[in-house]
Amino acid sequence: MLAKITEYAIRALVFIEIQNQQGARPGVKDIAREIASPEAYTGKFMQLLTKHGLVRSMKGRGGGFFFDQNIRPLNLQKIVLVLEGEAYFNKCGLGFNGCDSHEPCPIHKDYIRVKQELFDLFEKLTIEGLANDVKKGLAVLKK
Amino acid sequence: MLAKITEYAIRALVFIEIQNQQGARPGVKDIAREIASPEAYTGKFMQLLTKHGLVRSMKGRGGGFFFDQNIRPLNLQKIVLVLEGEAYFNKCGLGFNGCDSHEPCPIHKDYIRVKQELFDLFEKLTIEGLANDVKKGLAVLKK
DNA sequence: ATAAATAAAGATATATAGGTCTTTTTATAT
DNA sequence: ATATAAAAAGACCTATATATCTTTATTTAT
Ligand code: SF4
Ligand code: SF4
Repeated sequence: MLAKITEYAIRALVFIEIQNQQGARPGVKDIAREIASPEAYTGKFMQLLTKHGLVRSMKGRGGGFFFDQNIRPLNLQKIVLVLEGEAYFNKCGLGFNGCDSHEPCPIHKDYIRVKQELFDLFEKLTIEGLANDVKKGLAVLKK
Repeated sequence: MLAKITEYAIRALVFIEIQNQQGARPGVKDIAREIASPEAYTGKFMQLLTKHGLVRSMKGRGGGFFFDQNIRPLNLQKIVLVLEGEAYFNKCGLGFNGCDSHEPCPIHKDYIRVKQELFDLFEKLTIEGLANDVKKGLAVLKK
């Protein structure tokens, strides 16, 4: 449903949000530990998130990751778009090329509805909101 | 959303259903042409479908693929289960190992709902039904 | 029986996703 | 200024999904 890298990214960003609220800027090591992701790989995908402006980073002693305030609200849609490409929301169903409703694939009618709900959901869910759930103990970042 | 092989499989089976209803047993070549899939690869995944009992085959002159009547109704759930594994329906959200609602990941609450709808949809959609849509011109198998 | 048609099997190739390791650059505390 | 801590960059490695090609086994028409 979501690529592994996207799963990691969401959890990482939620953790950063929580830490930021407490005035801390977690580094790659902290993140990897907290979300149970491979450390080296964590560096790689954090680099990607930074390059795409989803989060910011500071090198050097005392550095780490943090949010630029003007990216808010940071919803999952933005993250999925960067990591999975817009094909995730456009291309669907049976994988035709030029998908339109004029010559739909056999599953179009019902499928498009579920797809739309997922789209709406990813728009509604924000890193800030998810972080709140975790802080309130309603959700966890690793198992 | 669905692996490419699953997309191919669904379209192939819908085509076979239509042909069967007209008393024909299409072969790999016909299928590949009709659903716009690579011919050699089509042989491979048809082999897989046959091995898992989703469809039957006859070798030799006049052979081809056809349905055993006692697999009906053949819904998409069965197909997805074979090709993507049951993880497709179980494992979800942020990819935790032991997923339960006691210690949910941050997106659990809303995500599980969409997931369930998809599950229900795949149960409702059958090869027979989809074939009907195609026959009525409400859907097409390739573009 | 033989030839033709066809799926099955298996070996191989290619692309993409996922992951690791090493080196370089940058920032800051001292 | 220097040492240290941290992210960035880039070269690799590995596994999986996707795809192709060649050969073999099976069925049926003749
Ligand atoms: S569901 Fe609709 S948009 Fe998606 S592949 Fe099928 S026809 Fe195209
Ligand atoms: S949505 Fe629920 S079941 Fe799915 S990964 Fe999150 S906690 Fe687990």
